Amino acid sequence: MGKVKTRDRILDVSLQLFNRLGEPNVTTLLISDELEISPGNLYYHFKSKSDIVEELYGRFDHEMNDLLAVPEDAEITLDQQNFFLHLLFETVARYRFIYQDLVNVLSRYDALQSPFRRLLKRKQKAFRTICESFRHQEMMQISGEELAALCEQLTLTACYWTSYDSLSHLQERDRVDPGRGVYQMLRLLLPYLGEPEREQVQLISRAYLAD
Amino acid sequence: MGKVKTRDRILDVSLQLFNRLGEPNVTTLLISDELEISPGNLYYHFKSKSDIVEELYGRFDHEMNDLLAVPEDAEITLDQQNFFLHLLFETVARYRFIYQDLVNVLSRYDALQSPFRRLLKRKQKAFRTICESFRHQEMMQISGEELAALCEQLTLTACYWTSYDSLSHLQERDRVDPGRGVYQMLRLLLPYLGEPEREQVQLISRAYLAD
DNA sequence: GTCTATATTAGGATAGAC
DNA sequence: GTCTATCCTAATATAGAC
Repeated sequence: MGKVKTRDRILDVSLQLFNRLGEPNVTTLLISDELEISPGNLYYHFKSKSDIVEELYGRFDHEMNDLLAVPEDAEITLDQQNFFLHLLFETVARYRFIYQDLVNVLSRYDALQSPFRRLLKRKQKAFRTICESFRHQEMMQISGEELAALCEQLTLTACYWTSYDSLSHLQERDRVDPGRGVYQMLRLLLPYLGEPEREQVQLISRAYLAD
Repeated sequence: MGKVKTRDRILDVSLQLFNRLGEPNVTTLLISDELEISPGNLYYHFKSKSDIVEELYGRFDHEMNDLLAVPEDAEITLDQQNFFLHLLFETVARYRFIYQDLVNVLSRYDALQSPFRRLLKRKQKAFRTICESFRHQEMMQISGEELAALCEQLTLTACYWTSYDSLSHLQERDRVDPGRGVYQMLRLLLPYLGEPEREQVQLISRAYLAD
């Protein structure tokens, strides 16, 4: 019933435009045009463009940190991990503007630098925790050396897959399918899984390819 | 003896600045300042900033295409592949500004769009050729499904590793060590190699970690 | 080939009326 | 809260002298 507040509409539309066109290509004028409000009005709600970017980043950071709260000593199941990966890629896709022009965004919005690095470390840590849980449950055979490289690879893929994938599938730029990213992640784990789990993950991963 | 032409100095310095600061953050004024020439002089040699970017991209494209001319039906040795990877990462690092803000660079310099996509396809094809050669020589056991995912992963890593790595090691941003990238690529191949080769690649890869 | 000075524009942001 | 009008600045690019 209650109509959406202008402030929130600004954030929503900005996010869509940032993702579709790249943040540096989106001017405050374009945002207000798209909303059919005046630029002055936009500046009534946000004192600068960086305020919009930083608030959007804040939401991303918050969602990701919730997601990455992986319990340290839990026995993580394959299904849980799957669900986790799905949410992860869905979230990254929804805020993909951050990764699409990462160096530029981080350099122009100084305030994002350290939160971003902290998040990266947390992501890496989450993957390590998951793999170690698998190892502990004897679902995974992996040496320390292999584990380190695998976690780097998982983190790299979590960050950049969405951008990479949209290079090939540039049609319909608004909807991004997280499935292909999850598939790629499962493929990375596969060689280190024990026999029964390998079969299971292979089946799950194929289902992701289907859509 | 003959002193370096201004035109070439402009290209060299632009490349350094683009890599260090990100292309969008480098103005024509900054380039001319760094060279201690006037902005007017810069515009005598290049009619626009995009001319500089496009000529640099042209060089990158040329070098990469030379590198990717992998013979179709050759028996590729591990050493050859190693050398190839090393050159690949060295070249990408030297032109890393392209990947650091990929969406922005491709959208602002339209002329780069299709060459870039063509190059991406060629890269992917080169990895496929190499892996198939390994398979043919029975150095590698891999299914079609695994091969497809592996080549995607190799291509992704070839594109983004350098950017990813510089997020962790932001110190001394001018020299980028290609070794860690090569290491990561070898780690991706490792699970699919046969027993004798696996041992060999493991040794090679460890040597890369050392420096 | 190189300079200085300047034109042109575009984007971020503010002032003040309604 | 929203508008119109306008300012400010920084970046690309040009003109014309040397």
